[in-house]
Amino acid sequence: MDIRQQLHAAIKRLGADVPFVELEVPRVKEHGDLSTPVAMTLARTLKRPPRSIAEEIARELEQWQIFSSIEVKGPGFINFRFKREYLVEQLKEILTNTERYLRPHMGDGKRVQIEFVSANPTGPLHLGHGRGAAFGAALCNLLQRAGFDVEKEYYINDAGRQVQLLGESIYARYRELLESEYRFPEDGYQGQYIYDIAEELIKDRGRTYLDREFEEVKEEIINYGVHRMLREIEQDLKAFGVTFDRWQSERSLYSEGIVHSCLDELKERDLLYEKDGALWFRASEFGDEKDRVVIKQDGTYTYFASDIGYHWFKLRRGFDELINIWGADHHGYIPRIRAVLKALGQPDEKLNIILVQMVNLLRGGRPVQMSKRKGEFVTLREVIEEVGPDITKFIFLTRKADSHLDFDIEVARKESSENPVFYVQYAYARISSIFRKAKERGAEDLVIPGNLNRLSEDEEVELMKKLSLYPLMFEGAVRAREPHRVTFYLQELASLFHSYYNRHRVLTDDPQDARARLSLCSAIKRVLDEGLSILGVTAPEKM
RNA sequence: GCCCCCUUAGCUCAGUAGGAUAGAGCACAGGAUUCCUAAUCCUGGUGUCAGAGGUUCGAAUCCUCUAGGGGGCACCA
Repeated sequence: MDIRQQLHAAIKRLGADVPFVELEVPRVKEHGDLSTPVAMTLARTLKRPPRSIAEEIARELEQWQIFSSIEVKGPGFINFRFKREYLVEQLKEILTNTERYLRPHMGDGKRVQIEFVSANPTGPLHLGHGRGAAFGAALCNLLQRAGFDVEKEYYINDAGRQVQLLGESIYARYRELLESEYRFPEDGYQGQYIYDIAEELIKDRGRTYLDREFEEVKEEIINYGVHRMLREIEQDLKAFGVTFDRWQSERSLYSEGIVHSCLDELKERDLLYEKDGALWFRASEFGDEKDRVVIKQDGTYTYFASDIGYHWFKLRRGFDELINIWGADHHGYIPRIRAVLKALGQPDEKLNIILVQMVNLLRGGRPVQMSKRKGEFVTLREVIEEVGPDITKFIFLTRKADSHLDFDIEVARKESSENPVFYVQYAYARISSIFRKAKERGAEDLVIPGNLNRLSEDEEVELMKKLSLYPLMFEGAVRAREPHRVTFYLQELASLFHSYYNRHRVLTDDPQDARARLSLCSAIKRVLDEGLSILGVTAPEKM
């Protein structure tokens, strides 16, 4: 938003330096359309009373003709009110330069890698993964629109004990199905899906594994299970509308020598040492609470070793920023991963770890009991099938990532006003319907941007203001990496539209008015469409 | 035991980089449709921002302590 730039310039002319000009929409109408407390921030460094600074800034901006008033109020707020002509100009911009207007460039082509979901290929995705998926995908959409070069990656934990257990579990069920009774591994995966995989295995490979011990065939069975699980995970994500650019296998980090090269480099830099027959990383020198084992006494690698290698590999691929979206239960790993990047000489800001909180699944207000170990859990697929992807995503994105979320299936599936998705989608469908009607009446030419100056009803002015604030909201969401701001904005915009719709007719008898109003609707429609597409939610022409 | 996150209206949550008089939705009550979709709109009222200190021109927001809820501690993954 160039108001910020103008303020920046004005402040510079005062001889002050300011890193960021805060702009906010005042809660109270009397405080104008837009406001900045920047003079108060400057008061400290300039050692001058904030009100006099504010007045000076206000004077600087008066030459710029877009405000109907600039007032200095309270301890030193500068409050702006837009001229209607300016709002009309903005509206015209949305209609003629839609993309440039709605997608302000902030990224400068900076390369960002976003790693998310990354669920172990040992079971189906559950609802918590769905939240991570919805969030990650929305964040990607957001950053892409801001001009970042984004890569979406799924990290596959296909090495180590968990997939070993998957293999053992499948093998056990395989024998059980063919011979009855077979000892099941203690921490094995007990879900029904393991039986399903075992049955497929029987169908595909017959009884060939019966006369061989697990150790002999484990490679094959693990591979079979992992591939099978990954296929399912990918399908579930696709059904949810989430796709990835890359699937990075943990195992290939070893087979391609990435972990080795990385450890070599760390060794050269004296960041590793041997103790008690194990190899340690000096994490404690870089902010972690203690050093961490990389290679165990028995010569095998820890999970942390692959993680180091993975992040090292990401850096080598030349990204400017790495975003890791993790379940909140992983927060304990943050210091050690940060330690790795610090040890490799990377600035702190390069790695951005976003925690997505757990989802509490409810049904009719009562919690649904789940246990991954016992294999009792509600899968993402089940929820998508029962509730639908749009609703599910939208609900996930009505909260910021780092807050607990109650997801009530019963409430979510209701087609009622308890469900905010419909509210926004309905606004879109209503506008679409108006355009259909306009066409029916042979008034297609009405869609040509008409004399927008006719837009002078209170509701129209409010709508234009809201539309003109989209870029400000967008920039905030991008900067904070918070897609949920888009969700809230859309609800507010939809609300203004519904009010407008109920009070005024768009297709009035006066063709000039109708034309102007259709133009306004067209802009609203575009913004709704844009916002919904960031969230990954469809914009229906009809409901 | 140690560490991290959360606590805002009856419920679910926003609160934008410390800013002005604390905001939605739901629920509850009443009303609106000769006309573009009533999945809509309009009118009603709520707060010890968990509690106590502190930082400052100014705190829901930052710091310390306390309470409650969740999560995490490994040569597991």
